Amino acid sequence: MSAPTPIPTPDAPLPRPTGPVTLQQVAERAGVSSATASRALHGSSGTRIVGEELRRRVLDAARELRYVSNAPAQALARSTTSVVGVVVHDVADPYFAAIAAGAMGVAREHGLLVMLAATFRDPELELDYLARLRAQRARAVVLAGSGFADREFTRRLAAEVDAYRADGGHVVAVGEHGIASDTVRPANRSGAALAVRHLHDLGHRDFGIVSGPRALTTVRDRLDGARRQLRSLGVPLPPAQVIDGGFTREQARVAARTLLTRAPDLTAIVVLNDVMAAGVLAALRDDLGLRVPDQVSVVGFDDLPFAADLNPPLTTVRLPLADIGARAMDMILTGPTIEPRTLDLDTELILRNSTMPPR
Amino acid sequence: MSAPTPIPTPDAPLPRPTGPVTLQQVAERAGVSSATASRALHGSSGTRIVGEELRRRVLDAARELRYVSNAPAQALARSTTSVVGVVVHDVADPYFAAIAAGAMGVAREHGLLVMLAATFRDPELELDYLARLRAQRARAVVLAGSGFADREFTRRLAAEVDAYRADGGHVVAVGEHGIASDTVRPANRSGAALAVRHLHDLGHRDFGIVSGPRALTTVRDRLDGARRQLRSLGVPLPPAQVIDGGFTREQARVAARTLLTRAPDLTAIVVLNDVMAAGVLAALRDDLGLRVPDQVSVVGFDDLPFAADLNPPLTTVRLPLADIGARAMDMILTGPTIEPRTLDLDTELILRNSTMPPR
DNA sequence: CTGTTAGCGCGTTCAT
DNA sequence: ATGAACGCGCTAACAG
Repeated sequence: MSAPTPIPTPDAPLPRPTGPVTLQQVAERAGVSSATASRALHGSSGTRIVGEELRRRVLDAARELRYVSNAPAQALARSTTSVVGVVVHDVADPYFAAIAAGAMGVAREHGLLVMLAATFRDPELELDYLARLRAQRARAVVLAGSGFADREFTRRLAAEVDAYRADGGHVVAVGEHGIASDTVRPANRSGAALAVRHLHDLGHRDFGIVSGPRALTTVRDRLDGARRQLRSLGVPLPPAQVIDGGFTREQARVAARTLLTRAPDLTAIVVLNDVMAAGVLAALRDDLGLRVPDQVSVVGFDDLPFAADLNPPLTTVRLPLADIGARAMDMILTGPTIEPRTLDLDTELILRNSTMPPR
Repeated sequence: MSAPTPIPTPDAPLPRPTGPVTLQQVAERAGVSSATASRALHGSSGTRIVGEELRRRVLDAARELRYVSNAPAQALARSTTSVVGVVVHDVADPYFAAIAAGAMGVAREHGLLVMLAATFRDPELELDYLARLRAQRARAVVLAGSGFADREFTRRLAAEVDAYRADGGHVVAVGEHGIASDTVRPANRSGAALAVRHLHDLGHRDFGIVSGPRALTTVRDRLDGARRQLRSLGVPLPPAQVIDGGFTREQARVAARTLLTRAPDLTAIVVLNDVMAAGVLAALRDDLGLRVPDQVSVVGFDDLPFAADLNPPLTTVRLPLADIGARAMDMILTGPTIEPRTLDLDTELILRNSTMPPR
């Protein structure tokens, strides 16, 4: 600043090797103060308090310079950002892809940028990302992955969430996470019950369940829903007929083989998600030579886009995935309320061709 | 600051209503200057120049206060961030979900946060997001959506990319975008040729193609690859036998019906992606009552996870989707080079059960 | 309506 | 090895 600035050519062409264009440069080019430039570009608070003429000059200068504001600087000054975080287990999983898509749709309607974090089911990573999102001053975060049924982890999660809240952050959870927060709650229990009831109505009395890691609250809820319904129907469910399918197609395929080996008389299988159902169908059809639904009926969960294309088309419990994401984002936008809100999203049984009465 | 501060209790407990904890507060609690606190927490440049004792005190204070640095402030001071952008057409599309997952995997290995933007195939939105990512000072962005074959758009894209580069940004493209940049190039042309050759080897001579919006370079390349191969094989392809399937399952289903109406003698169909192939299979099987592969052979493209579960299992051209994303992110990490680099990723024909010799 | 002046929280010289 | 002081780019008071 003390060095004599080179004589500025009036109406100098675009500055060159200066790195990112700053508001200051836009202001100079427009011949106004940076404050005015700022106001012209962002309308400050309330009314548009910049004169028509100056306003135009600023806008022109900004366009000519291809100016975009420095978001970090803006965030620092305003102490707020327009980014939200969405944390999922795995984007490649259609279940999360659908939720994320729903969330991103409304995010963009409101000019929000989303940071997507995938934990690959590692609780440690979830905590980690939450902290980083807090560091980023993300306005809010959607915890879209399943919760973990683990005391110690839940305690740490709550602590991190509290810290985030103390900083003005807002978190909305999808499903049970053991923390008090706005939450969008898919009807996992009643959905599973729906599946069981359908099969029971068809006449099935010998059930198998392909489950997932018990540590996930989603699994726990669905399993619990199925169990309760079975019990209230007076149908026994031997422990050997509940098997962990690992929440992946391949593991579920193996699990299904094991299940059928242990209980060859099974006539109905409830699979706790569609991804695994694909594996189960493959096992039944290609590994075991069992016809579905003639010999074994199968019901899935989620109604992922490919469910209708499976062989046979899968009867499954539909979850409004995109809605879950969208509603979660809505809750973010309507800001944190005094009391945590809960939105229950219902399931629907989609009848296709993987179920029929037992022989 | 002029008001007499309340007598501070020595070793005061955690400060309460102060909003986010600042480095300054950590420093005070540790009894050091903010400079030292900063160095202790980030090892500054070069050697770790903080004394063991002070270092410990700072780290303890930070932990007790649950301090996380203010990323925007850090970004402003360092004028660099650890966020990268990934722009796709639609996360719910398994093709993009897979690419994004691949990219996110390596991003996290390197401590990068990713901002995911979905354009829903709106070129305008692509430009928009690019500018916003530039504003965010994202280190780099992966343009993962297909390019658009449109002169005017390409010009504007190039301008935006140039501006981003001038700001120190780095862009890597997946596929052809008409801009000079590092690019990961899936073998769309030769992949489509592979599909055609396979069908031709089987004895097919009457082809149909379910294509997509011509404006997408991905479509253009795949279509071109198929056409060339057909031509070099001396097999005619009447214009009526190339139909736009809109890149969605439902539109493709409709398109397939139309196609078969126009050309009932078709024995082989090349579908330019697996999502559409699912629709084509449904049309053939459920709407038209045609058996695949007995009456009509079908080859898809991408080898999405569900391809093996379709009815019948889909023979398709595999693209290493996760790799595409991962390698793109790698290119970001190895920084921009003098000359733009190009990485060609090859396809592979995956034989399943949707093809056989014509009757 | 517009310009001036202070920070926002952090990294980074430059002294010490 | 540590601290003081300045600046990153922008918004928000506060004057005119």
